[in-house]
Amino acid sequence: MNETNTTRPAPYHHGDLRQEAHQQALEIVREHGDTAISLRALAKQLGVSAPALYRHFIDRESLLAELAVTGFEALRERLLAIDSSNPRQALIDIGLVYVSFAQDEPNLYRLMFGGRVLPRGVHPRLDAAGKGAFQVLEDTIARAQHVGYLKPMPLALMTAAAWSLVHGLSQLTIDGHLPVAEAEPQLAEGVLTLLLDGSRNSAQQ
Amino acid sequence: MNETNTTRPAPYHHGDLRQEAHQQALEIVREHGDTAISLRALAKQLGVSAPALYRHFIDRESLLAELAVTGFEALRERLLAIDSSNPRQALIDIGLVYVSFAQDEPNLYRLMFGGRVLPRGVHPRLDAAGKGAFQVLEDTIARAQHVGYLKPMPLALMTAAAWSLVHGLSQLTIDGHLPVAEAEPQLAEGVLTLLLDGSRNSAQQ
DNA sequence: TTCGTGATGTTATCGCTGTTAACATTGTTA
DNA sequence: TAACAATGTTAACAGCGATAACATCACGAA
Repeated sequence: MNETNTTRPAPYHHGDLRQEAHQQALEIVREHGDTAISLRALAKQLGVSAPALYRHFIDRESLLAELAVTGFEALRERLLAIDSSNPRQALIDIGLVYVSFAQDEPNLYRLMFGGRVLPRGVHPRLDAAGKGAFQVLEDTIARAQHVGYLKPMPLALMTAAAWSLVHGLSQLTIDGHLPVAEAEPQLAEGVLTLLLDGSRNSAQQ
Repeated sequence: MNETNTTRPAPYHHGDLRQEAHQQALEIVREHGDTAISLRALAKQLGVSAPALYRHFIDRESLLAELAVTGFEALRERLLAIDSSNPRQALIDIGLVYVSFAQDEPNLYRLMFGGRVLPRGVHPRLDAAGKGAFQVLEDTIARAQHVGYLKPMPLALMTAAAWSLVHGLSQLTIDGHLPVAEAEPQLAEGVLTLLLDGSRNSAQQ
C-alpha cells in the first residue's frame, strides 16, 4: 500500500504554471468570454491554489491583457499572410480576413476591443500589440496609395475609414445587430467595395 | 429631545425607489462605466437595503439593460432631430451626430454596444430600442435612395456600410485606438465623404 | 557537500459582490 | 376593519479578487 512507485506525491512546484495558466485562460475566454474568467476557478482547474497565480500575474486584469496581446498577435499574423500584389484585392482581403477573425473568435475579439476591461495606456504591451495589427492595415493602404490606386489624401484619413468600417462591421455582426441571414462574405465585400469606390483614383484604371 | 416634529422617522416605504434607482444608476454608469455599478452600493446611496432593489429589477443585468434602453432612446432622439431636406447633408449629419453621441457618452455607449454584458435576444425591450435607433439611419438612407441620390443597391448593404462605419469610428475613437490629435469632426466628415462618394449615383448631380 | 537565498507554492483571512429566504411594515381595497 | 398585495427589512450563502504570513523547493556559492 505504498504509493512510492505508482503515483508521484504531487510535486510542490507546478512546473510551468505561468504558461499553462495562460493557455487555459485563453481557452476559457474563447469559449465563454472574459467575464467567465475567475482566478479561483482557474487555479482549481490547474490543481493549484489561487494565490499561486499572483506569482505570475499582477492581477486578473493583467492576465486578461496578456490574452488580448496574443489575440492581437494572431490577428496580425492572419493579416500578414495576405497576398499584397494587387492593391485593390489586398485591401478587400484585409477587410475580409479582419471580419473573419472577429467571427471566428468573437469572445477574444470583444476582449481585445472591449475598451471597458482593458483601457488604453495601462498595459504598454497591449497597446503595442494593437498597434502592430493596425500597422498591417496602414501599410497596405500606404502601398495602394503609393502605386496610385487610391486618391491622394491623408493616410490617416483612409486608414481611419477602412479600420472603422471593418471594425464596425465585425462588432455589429458578432453582437447580432446586423441580420446575419444574408450571406456574410458578400455583405462584407460589398461594404468594402463601396468605400473603395469612393476612395480610388478615378484618373487611372 | 423628541424628534416628532423636526425630522420624520424615515418612512418605511421609499416613495419612488424604482425611478430613483434608475436615475442614480444611470449617473454612475455615465461617470464610471457599468462595471462600477454595485447593487449594494447603489442601495446604500439611496438609503435602502440591497434586497429592496430586487423588488424593482430582476437582477443587476436587467437594471443595466434598462439603462441601455434609455441610452438608445436618447440616441434615437438626437438622430430624429436632424434636418433631412438635403439627402447628402442628412446622411453626413446622421454620422456626425452618431459619433458625437458616442464621444459625449462613452460609458453609456459601451454599455449599449458592449455585447458581452447584454447579449442580444435576452432583453426584448433592449433589442427593440436598438432597432429603433437603427431605424432612423435606415429611413434616412432609404429616402436618399428614393430621391436618386444613392446608387441603386440593396438597402441592407448601404445601411450595413453606413452603420458599420460610424459605429466603428465611434468605438475606435472612444477607446483611444485612433489618434484624437487631428480634429475630430473633420475626420468623421472626411470618412463619411469617402463612403458617400463610393455610393452616390454618379449619373446625376 | 552543505548552506542560504530567492522563486514559487501553501493556508488563513479580509472585504466586497449578487442573490435568496424569511420576516416586517405599509397602502389599498372589499 | 380585515385581508391582501406591495414594498420594505435583516440574516445568510456562495463566490469573488486580493493580501499577509508561512512552507517548500531549486540552485548557486562557500
